[in-house]
Amino acid sequence: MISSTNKFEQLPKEKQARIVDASVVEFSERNYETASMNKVVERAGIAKGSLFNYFKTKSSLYHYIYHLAIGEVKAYLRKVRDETVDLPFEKRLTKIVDSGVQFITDHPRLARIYFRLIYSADSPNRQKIVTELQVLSNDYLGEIIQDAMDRNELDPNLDKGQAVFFLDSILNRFLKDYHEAKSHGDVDQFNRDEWVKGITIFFTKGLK
Amino acid sequence: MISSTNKFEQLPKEKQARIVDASVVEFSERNYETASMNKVVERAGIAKGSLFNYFKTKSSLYHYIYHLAIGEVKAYLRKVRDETVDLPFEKRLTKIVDSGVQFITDHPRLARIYFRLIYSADSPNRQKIVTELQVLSNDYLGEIIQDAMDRNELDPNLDKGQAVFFLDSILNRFLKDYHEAKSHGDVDQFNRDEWVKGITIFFTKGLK
DNA sequence: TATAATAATGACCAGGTGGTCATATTATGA
DNA sequence: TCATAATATGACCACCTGGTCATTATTATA
Repeated sequence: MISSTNKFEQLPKEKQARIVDASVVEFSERNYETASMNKVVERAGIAKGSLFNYFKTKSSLYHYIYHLAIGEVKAYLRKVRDETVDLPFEKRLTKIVDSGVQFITDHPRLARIYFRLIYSADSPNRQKIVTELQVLSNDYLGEIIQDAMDRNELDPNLDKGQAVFFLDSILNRFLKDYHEAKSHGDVDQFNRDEWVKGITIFFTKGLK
Repeated sequence: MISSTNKFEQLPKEKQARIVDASVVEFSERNYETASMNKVVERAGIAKGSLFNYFKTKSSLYHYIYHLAIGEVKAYLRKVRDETVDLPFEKRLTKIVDSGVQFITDHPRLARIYFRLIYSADSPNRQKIVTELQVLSNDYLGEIIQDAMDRNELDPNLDKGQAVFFLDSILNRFLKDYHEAKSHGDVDQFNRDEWVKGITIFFTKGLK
């Protein structure tokens, strides 16, 4: 079966990039329903008919773009997971938070799309996507926590599901607030190192 | 100065209620930008011109409605705070979570408006509102935590700001997930008592 | 170069939006 | 009862939306 992005992927890379960039800007600045295809074509410098030739619907363009964002997030997570397998839980957690901060710095717009997806309720297929991300997060943090339990760095009798939930809540909230502060220019209200330290201490002392 | 809701408040209570109900439904089901004034008047059974006579703009109607939601939330929080001043931190926390769950059960639509406000980025004056709520939460949870520190139930050397942040993150996330699960009908995935217990244990053992 | 195939274009469509305002209805008071 | 003031009404406005498609421009083939 031919995907709706097939025609798009035949395009010259430069044109693809223009369209992706324009879409990322639009979907990061407005939510799904208010994001405008007219604005996308305007910014990308192509005709409206062309865009609807590459992507049959607004929904399919959005699908393509948020997959891109999630893919990028996943890459960061995988990288930091693999680079820290041998570190103790505390150090590992620090690196994970750092990596999140780094992602936000490197890809603020993708981060915004990601947070929109998680926290707002208006994207198409929202429930399916959120469930997917939940599973991803569970697997990812679950692995980190399991490792720590195996090494007796965390109480081996922990309710792993709950521990993952707590960790996920705090990490996501911290990164979201950090992202928001950063995009409003007052990033200094977060002394990053202090917070990273605080989070790790909270969890190590807290669950031990 | 005469507020834009002045004319509205002169109306017969019954008519006010119809308009408030219709607005609450609309703003709970759609986000600010996609909520429709046409739908509101239709549901309330009044003419469009009338609604714009009572509220000069969509934004001022929204303002009125979310203040209502926040007011209700505050009332619940105040109540549980005052009723639990003498209880130990653990019991107190349990009651707070319970009260949140109760609010969601009693006012699911107001809860939705509240969560929309916190988690989505598209309401007018969003930044101001969110800052206000942040302050509210800081005062509220800050007081609870300070009490516990004073009684040596929590480590008196805690960074209170961080402790509040952690607590706020987890409480909000739990209630949001609970609310979502409930409105999708699969509330049973949350064994409420178990979670309430888990959260309190996590914090008491964690911060002590 | 002539022809066929492919890709790009933007005027156009139906349907929605927040908001307005001349007109119709109702309430008030003498 | 009649005149005046207050309120309710919905047709209407300009503007925007996602999406379409006949026409035009470009490219590939011969």
